[in-house]
Amino acid sequence: MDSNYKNHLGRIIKQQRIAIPLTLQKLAARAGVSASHLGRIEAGQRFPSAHILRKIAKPLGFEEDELFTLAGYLSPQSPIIAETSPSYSGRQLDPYVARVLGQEPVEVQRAVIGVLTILKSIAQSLTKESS
Amino acid sequence: MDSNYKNHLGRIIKQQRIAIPLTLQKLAARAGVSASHLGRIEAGQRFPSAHILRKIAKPLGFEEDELFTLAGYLSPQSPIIAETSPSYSGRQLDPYVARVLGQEPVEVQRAVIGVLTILKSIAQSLTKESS
DNA sequence: CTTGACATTTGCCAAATGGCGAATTATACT
DNA sequence: AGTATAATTCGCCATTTGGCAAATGTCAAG
Repeated sequence: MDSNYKNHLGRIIKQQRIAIPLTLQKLAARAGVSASHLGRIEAGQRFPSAHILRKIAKPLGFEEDELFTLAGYLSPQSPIIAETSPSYSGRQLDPYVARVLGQEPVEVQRAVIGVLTILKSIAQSLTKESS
Repeated sequence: MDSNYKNHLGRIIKQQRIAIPLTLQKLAARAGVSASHLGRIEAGQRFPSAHILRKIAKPLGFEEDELFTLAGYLSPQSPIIAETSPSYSGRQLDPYVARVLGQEPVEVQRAVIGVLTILKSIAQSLTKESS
């Protein structure tokens, strides 16, 4: 049904919920909103109002303003990023990505970028063949 | 009529608008919302959604998060995003990982952590079976 | 296979938001 | 004063949100 074009927020929320891990019901109970509504939000059928967003932020381990930014309610204003090491200017790392990945052990973090590298090389060879 | 109990937000908005000074119509034009709606908001008959709040913030000379806080959507004193908050649950992001990943577009970054999530759930189900 | 205890999704509803256009009110100009 | 013009408020309505309860799905134990 819903091979949703763009549902950033729903996916993010769901991922975060699963990662915790929580069921919809438990999250609903902790946040004080209905599980059915949360389900629809994750599915992209509803868009959470600011009130709902505020309620589910902490149970999901988000800062309120973080979630608001992800929802597009606030514009991403501070250049955030993986500052624990100022030196690496890199472009910009998405704060959400930084946050999720930062919770993993370093080996896992490196493994992840290893996978990324592999995928990129595969993609490259594919475009090569098709030329 | 409008001897409203407490209409914090409406009064603040109106005051700010008058101080600029702007008419409802001009503010409406600049913010891209209807003047009638803004009028009701100032009168406390409607409460602005996050979308509306976001649109009127800058035309009124507010910072977005400032208005959100005034509206009660964000808890006060909430610092903007992660940067300043050292009390981050979990560890920190490996600088190398941050640099490499930071060079990718945000969609790719998110896709990567999506893959991570999938792998984790697979791993979990595997350990479950073998137990 | 069936049962029972969960979780998730769906149907339906009340309440609220927000826009449009008309009515009303305020402001200015002669 | 009277009238033209701009600003605000009101009536109405489409759209959306979010809750409740029932339906459906999932999964382990009997």
